[in-house]
Amino acid sequence: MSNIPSKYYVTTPIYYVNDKPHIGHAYTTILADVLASYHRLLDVPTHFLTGTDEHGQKVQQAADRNGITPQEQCDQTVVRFQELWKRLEIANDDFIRTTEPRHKAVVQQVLQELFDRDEIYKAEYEGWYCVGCERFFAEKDLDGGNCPECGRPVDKIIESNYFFRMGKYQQWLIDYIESHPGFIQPAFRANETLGFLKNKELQDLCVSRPKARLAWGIELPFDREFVTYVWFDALINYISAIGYKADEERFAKWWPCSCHLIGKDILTTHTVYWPTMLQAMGVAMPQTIFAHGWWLTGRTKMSKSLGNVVNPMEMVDRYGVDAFRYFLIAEMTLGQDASFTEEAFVKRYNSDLANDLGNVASRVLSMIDRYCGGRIPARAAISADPSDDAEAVAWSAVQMAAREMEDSVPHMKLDAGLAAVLSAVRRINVYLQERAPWGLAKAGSMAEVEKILYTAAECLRVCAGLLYPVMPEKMLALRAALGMADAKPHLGKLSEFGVLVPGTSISQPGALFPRIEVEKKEEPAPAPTPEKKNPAPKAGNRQSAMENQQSPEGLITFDQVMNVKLKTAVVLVAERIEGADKLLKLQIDLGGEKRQLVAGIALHYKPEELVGKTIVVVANLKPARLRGVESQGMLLAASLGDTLKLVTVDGAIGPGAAVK
RNA sequence: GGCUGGGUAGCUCAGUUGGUCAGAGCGGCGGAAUCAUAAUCCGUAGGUCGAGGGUUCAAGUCCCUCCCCAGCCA
Repeated sequence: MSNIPSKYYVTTPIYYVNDKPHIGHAYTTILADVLASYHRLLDVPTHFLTGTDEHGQKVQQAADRNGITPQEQCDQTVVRFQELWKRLEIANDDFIRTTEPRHKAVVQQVLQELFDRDEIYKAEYEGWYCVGCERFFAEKDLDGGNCPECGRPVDKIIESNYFFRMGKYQQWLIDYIESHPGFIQPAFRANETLGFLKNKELQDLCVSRPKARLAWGIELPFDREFVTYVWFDALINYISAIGYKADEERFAKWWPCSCHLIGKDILTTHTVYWPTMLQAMGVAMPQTIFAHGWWLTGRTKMSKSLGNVVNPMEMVDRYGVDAFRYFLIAEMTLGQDASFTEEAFVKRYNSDLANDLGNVASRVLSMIDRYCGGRIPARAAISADPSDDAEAVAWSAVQMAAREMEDSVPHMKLDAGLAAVLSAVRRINVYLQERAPWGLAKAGSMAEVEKILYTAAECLRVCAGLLYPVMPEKMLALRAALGMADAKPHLGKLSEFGVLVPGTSISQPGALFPRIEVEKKEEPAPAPTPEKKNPAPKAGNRQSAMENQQSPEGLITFDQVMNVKLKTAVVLVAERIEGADKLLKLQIDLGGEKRQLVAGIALHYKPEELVGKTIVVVANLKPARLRGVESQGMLLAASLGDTLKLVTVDGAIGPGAAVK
């Protein structure tokens, strides 16, 4: 409870519209969302801003290529971000586009004021210009005559431009950073900034581009021949979006910003340009500029041995948004780089979400169902002293996790906070094991059973609340299963025991996080030759390995049967696949999870016959591509000669039911 | 080359101001249990805390040197 702020304003960088959204964008935005959500959980007034940067050369070039106006180009591409944020359950309060009038007007006012006060001046400038990077470089910075950033050739340009007197703030900025630890985080990033501020002279910043060279930008109010340099334009979004120069009351409510989240690649613009700009404007500094690390994917040394070159965004489709968010937040120590591999993802998913959290939820709910008639049992009394009994121990463990989670937020240690919550989840499992309500039920001690299950349910309720900012959808589902009618958790309620109302009906949501079955490890590879591009086990190898395990009679073990996960699914959509006369493409509901199957049944079933049918599918089959269409599983059908009939179930049962 | 941060159990890493700090999770192994998603629980794994030197009654924890890695800068 130590340092709850009176308000919280968090931003992501505005993303360049022409970029294709990738894990870096997703991570920053999810992180901001989680931080915002935790503050809302604490009842702190919260404002979460993201948006897009829409001016600049590349937009113009793309528009020219497509034969449309730059604005049309932006309008078309901005949706890629907006839709992704929707998909990732991002609850931003505002989305600013730099082409919006509310932004442009503010940029122009700022420019005019700075110009009037001689903070901006006109000068002739000679330099080497890189079209790709839209940047000037001094002669000495060139890399063999080419752009030091991208290596492409540069052009020598002499032109007039407008400059912001950034250089005169050099000493001020050094002093400010040194006297405000925490202004730039992590601390070593502050050192990096200080490093070059102290070692070289800070130049003035060119804030204009002649229209002759680049027309797509915000026109300088005092010279119509120029547009504004994109960074100068872009940074101002942080204040234009909250009413600077337009709605001073609103601006005062949110500024100064609590936290500008950025990637480490844009440290300089945010720790040098932006603070000096604000200082020149006479606007207060943001509290924190936090630079996080990068997600390393693809050809890193970690992944080559397992061939885990996956597109992280595919994990969203395959395993769900909440699990994806959880992984990103739990796996990255803020500030450091982190590595994304499917192996790590699956490991963490299975151990934390499936085995610990999902399983304990399943245990508690099913026991309440079985032993308490599906209703929250009588409210147990609980001792405040952990040394008293197992109930108090479990509850205090959960409360400790709540405090650690809360404490991790201002310190930007969400990974540690999540670890604390998961530790509490494991503690619930221990508690159940210790008290063994199933044994007490057999002995007829129903009062004890109720006390245990009520306590466990309360503990679970708190954990669900603590994890809600990271996994909003699944945790809401868990709360609903516990019979909690109110949608969103509040921290005040989380520290209170006895919130669940006895007698409330609970529900069985099914597996919250279905376990991801991983293929059994192969025996040491027969040929330790250098890894091929795709070292995934060949189907043939796997089959022979299977056969080796079989008994001479061709019998298989129970374990081998259990390796195949069969589930019911409902067909949502069925359609033919172009150029394939036997294949149908099906969209199925696997119980809270949508998947696409390709099935060779087109000769036997018309697409429209299939919609709505409940079928049985192998849920843990490695995805494959048939005719270029991905198939995430396989349906079962019986066939004899020319006859083929789908396997279905005898009566109504929902999708996602285990078949065994 | 300079600066900064790191090198701790098979893997990923925690370890405040020097004194139960030699730990957690995952994996491996053994056992228990059966409410649960073959999930859970208990026990166990003998790591010179990068190398060498130093300060101290006491050092992953401070100082020096060296090796290796990463980032920033030149």
